[in-house]
Amino acid sequence: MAYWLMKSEPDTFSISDLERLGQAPWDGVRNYQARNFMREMQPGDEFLFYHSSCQPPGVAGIGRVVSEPYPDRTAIDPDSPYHDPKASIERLPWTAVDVAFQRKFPHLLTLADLRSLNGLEALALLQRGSRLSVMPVTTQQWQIILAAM
DNA sequence: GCCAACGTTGGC
DNA sequence: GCCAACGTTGGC
Repeated sequence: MAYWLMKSEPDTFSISDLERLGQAPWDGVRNYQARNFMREMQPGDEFLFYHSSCQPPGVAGIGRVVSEPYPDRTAIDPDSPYHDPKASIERLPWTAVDVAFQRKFPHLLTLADLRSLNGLEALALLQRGSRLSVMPVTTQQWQIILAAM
C-alpha cells in the first residue's frame, strides 16, 4: 500500500464534500507528472487531503483510493470545467481514480505546521516553486505528519 | 529542438 | 491582487 498527497481547492471540492458523499471520483487532473502518479495508485492506498488556494492552506484529513486508475471522461465533456479539446473517445489521455472518505482531522494541519516539522524536507509540497497537485508520500513522512496531529 | 510568449498555480 | 515559479504552446 502506498501513500499520497492530493491537492484540492476546498471551494471546489473539500474534505467535507467527500465526507458527505462518502465516495467520489478524483478527476480533472491536467498535469502529466500528477497523472503519472495517479496511474500508480491502487485500491487501498491512502492520501492526505490537502486544501489549497485557501486561508490557511493545509492537510484537512485522509482519504482512501477505492478504484483502479481509469480514463478521466471529464476531458471529453464540453460542459466540464476540465474539458480538454485535444481529448477524444479514442484518445483519453487523463486519469481519474475513485476515492472514499476516511477521516477529517480535528483541526487543519497547516502548511506552516508542515514546514515546521523535521523530516519533511523532501516532500514535494514543500519544495520551492512546486505546483504538483498529486505526489507520493513516504511511510516516514506519513508517520511524521500523523504524529503531528 | 530551441526558446519566447503565454497561461496557470498557489502562497502570501 | 500580486507575482514567482513552472508548464505548455507554437513559430522558427
